[in-house]
Amino acid sequence: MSLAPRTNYRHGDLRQALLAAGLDMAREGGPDAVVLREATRRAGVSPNAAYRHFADRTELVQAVSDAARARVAAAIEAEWDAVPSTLSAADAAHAHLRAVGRGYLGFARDEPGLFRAAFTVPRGPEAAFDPAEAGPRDRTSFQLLATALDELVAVGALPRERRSGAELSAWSAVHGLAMLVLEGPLRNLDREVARAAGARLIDMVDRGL
Amino acid sequence: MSLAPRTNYRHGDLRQALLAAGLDMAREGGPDAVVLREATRRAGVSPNAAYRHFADRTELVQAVSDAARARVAAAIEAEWDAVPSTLSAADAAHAHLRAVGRGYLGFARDEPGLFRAAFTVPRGPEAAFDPAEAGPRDRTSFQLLATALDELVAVGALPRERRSGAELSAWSAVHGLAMLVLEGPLRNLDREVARAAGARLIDMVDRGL
DNA sequence: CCTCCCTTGTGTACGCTGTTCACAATGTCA
DNA sequence: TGACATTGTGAACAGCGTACACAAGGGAGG
Repeated sequence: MSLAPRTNYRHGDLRQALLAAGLDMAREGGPDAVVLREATRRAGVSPNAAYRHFADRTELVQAVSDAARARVAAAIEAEWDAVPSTLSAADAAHAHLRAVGRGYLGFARDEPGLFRAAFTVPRGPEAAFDPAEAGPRDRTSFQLLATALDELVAVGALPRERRSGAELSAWSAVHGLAMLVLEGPLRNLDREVARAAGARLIDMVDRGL
Repeated sequence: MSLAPRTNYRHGDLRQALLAAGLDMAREGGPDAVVLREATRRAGVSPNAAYRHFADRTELVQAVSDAARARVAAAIEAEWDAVPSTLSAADAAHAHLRAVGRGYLGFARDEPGLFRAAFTVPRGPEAAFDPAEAGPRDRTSFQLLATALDELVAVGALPRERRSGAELSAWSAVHGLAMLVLEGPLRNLDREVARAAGARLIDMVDRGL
């Protein structure tokens, strides 16, 4: 007689299950909290099974990071879409820039773990256009920011000679605030204070770009 | 007869030795690379000896973080001191603000591992005034930034009503650039490009604050 | 249908980590 | 001198990432 016939040999979509478990762990604890063995445990599978779908722990973490960036893009798109379409082109351009900033900071506030997984995990710069991290309408958060800046140039609100490198400056500002409040020295800054700081910061960017 | 009489029972200053080893490890690999057992190994001591001086691994890492922030403050002071004393008060104020930014970004560029140890390790906000992280003249990098901003207000370059929260905006900007280039999506950005981006960013801050 | 082979799972094992516990050597103070 | 706190050692444990050999199941060619 065969004792204990195996039940679960084919899982169905283990890769997806591991990624989902990884996202859950990252949500509460950031990328360092993604532990491979725990992911397999949650998927009801032996530790080594993971190695059929990810070469490494780091590869799993990178997949989590990609998925997290896709969610950031989605959050930004949501803010973008909330901009009323009745605005003049000039007002719309400013509003879009601010929407990108708000979406970015809002995600950092609401999903700190995923935010850190999204932006503090080693991924090459080529990933800025990788569809794996794009939002619902296939646009990367970086692309959304670039679009807003192009609009600003088009309406004459941003001198063309300052356009180059503007992504980097704008992105740095909001990213810096997010990091300081999330895992930096300003950790646990009061939620409302952080919100006000975000608004003030976006003012600075809009004025100084 | 006593076999193998013990040689090293009193180390002298083990705490300092562990901290130095921790700083070395953080220098190449950031805070995650600080491993307690390795530190004891480098100090020529058994693993558990560390627990006589640090309750935890995290306590060791925090000590490393404090020391790293002290070095950041020193780097900023060096830039500050390089500002020529012949400038007008107004020019000096701007120059000091830019010196703080340059010192911060320069440290991030030259000592990426220590920079991450300095600013991505859980420490309460009260540490912003802790003498353990101050520079040679007992000033925290945060205090140096605040001084520069006060000068800007004094010479009328920064409207008084925008003074509050200005630290946070300015700090966010440079911190964000540093993080994006260090461990963020812009990792390994060309050194010269990063330098130019830093200059452009400081322009934005100076203009938009 | 049978056979071969590739894919995807399991089991065992290794070295590394942080950490706990009991114990030993040393320095200090009565 | 003797008691005591300090600072080191040694053995042990659980948890981690990972390598290796092996087994179950599915698909393709005969």
